[in-house]
Amino acid sequence: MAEDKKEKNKEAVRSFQAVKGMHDVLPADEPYWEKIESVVRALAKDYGFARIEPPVLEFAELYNKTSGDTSDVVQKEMYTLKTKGGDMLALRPEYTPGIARAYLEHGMSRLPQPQRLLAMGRIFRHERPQLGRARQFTQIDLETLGGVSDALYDAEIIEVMSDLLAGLKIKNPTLKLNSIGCRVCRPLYKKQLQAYYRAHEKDLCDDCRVRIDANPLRLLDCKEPGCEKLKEHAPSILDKLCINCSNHFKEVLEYLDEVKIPYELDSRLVRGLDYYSRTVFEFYADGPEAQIGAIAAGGRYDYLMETIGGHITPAVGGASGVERLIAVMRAKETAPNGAASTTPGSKRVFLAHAGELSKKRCFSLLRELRAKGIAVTESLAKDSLGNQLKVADKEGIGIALILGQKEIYEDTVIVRDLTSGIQEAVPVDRLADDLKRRLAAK
RNA sequence: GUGCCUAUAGCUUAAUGGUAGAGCCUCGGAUUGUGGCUCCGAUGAUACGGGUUCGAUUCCCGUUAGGCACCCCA
Repeated sequence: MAEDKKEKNKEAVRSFQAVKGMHDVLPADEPYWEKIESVVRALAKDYGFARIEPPVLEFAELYNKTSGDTSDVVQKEMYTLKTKGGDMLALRPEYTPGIARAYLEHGMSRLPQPQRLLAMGRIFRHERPQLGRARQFTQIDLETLGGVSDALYDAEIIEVMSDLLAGLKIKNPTLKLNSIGCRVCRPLYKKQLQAYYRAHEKDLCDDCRVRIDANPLRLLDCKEPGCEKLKEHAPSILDKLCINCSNHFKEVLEYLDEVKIPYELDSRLVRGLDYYSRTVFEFYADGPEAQIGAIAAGGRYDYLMETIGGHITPAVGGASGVERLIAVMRAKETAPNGAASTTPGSKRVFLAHAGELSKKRCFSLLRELRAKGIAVTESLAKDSLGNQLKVADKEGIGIALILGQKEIYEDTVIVRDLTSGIQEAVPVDRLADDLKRRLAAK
């Protein structure tokens, strides 16, 4: 019988495992989330990014049209579902198209331009989980939409991302920068690149032979020794930019110099989404944590609105992965202060009863103290006073209150300083003020 | 999506083709109104399914999950 029950429990636990790549955010992670949220909120306020939160589900077609029919994110990694009404929907694999859609749908082009928007929420990609890579994850997304295609805004997005990392004490990140040109210069460059690689096709790896036609820009990203060698003499996009793109990129660099943000030019940097034009960037953590992958990335996408029925609308954006930021913070031990609980133990008091008869009065006293703004916890379900105080000690609480029959008759409460071990009886009507004074001193 | 590696209690781990051992944590106790230290006790594990075997946690296969390298990406 007992055996059967055990088996049943096992069975139940097994069937309710978390879905692959979907992770619980546990109380122990909370300080990191709180820290990130507060830094993001402060930056949004300082730079004037307003919060927008588009839905998690959109028509799948929105992403096909924008992120791209050739991108892995859409082709291989998007969660799609068919509704009972027959609509094809997708769990958002990124923020940008949804925000662009909202911008058009709500006529935000009639508001002062550009619109600076901020979103923070869950993103879904069906890929093989790894460290810093899950199927559900969280992005902080910044978008500057509308106005003119001014390099100032490219630099600003990069600047905010840089501030975000600095605010989280992620020091010396590497910023990689590139420009992938526009409709005018990119096709020309692609042709030159293809021509160059066709001439050396026999020295390429199998993947790269496919890439020549499928995604020539990716040829520059291959790590096979043979292909690596060919890269050295491959034409660089930075030499092939048209005059407008070249000037735009130069200005981005000048703005970054102006605010002293260091960067590395990387003419091999190509982004996996179809809609990018001109500036693209990626931030990597310093040291071994670079393996976690880009911790923030983005670029300009002046043509995106046009593909979903709007006019050409200059826009630039960037996103950062919250779980990756946390992974880096953990690895670098830049842990935020404070324990798992919202209020650290030193700022809380603990109420213990001395004997069953005072439990009920304790329950109402908790309420009275909380109403006066005092954070108070308890372990009233335990019967012995010793065990209750043991809990207080484990939670790192500095002040314990003890209430027994004697105190109820006298209308007092024992206030015990758990650090010094000194205690005194305080009249109930003076209790809240007394505690506030003690807590302020902690 | 491809390849490789891993899987023992909530955590860290030991061991073995013959009944799985510890530390930490949790819970309880050491004159029932006083915590931290100490002592005692309790709970709790071979991820799941199949095969080989008299016998498998150990060997083999599959599944699941995690990690790594690709692909790609935040």
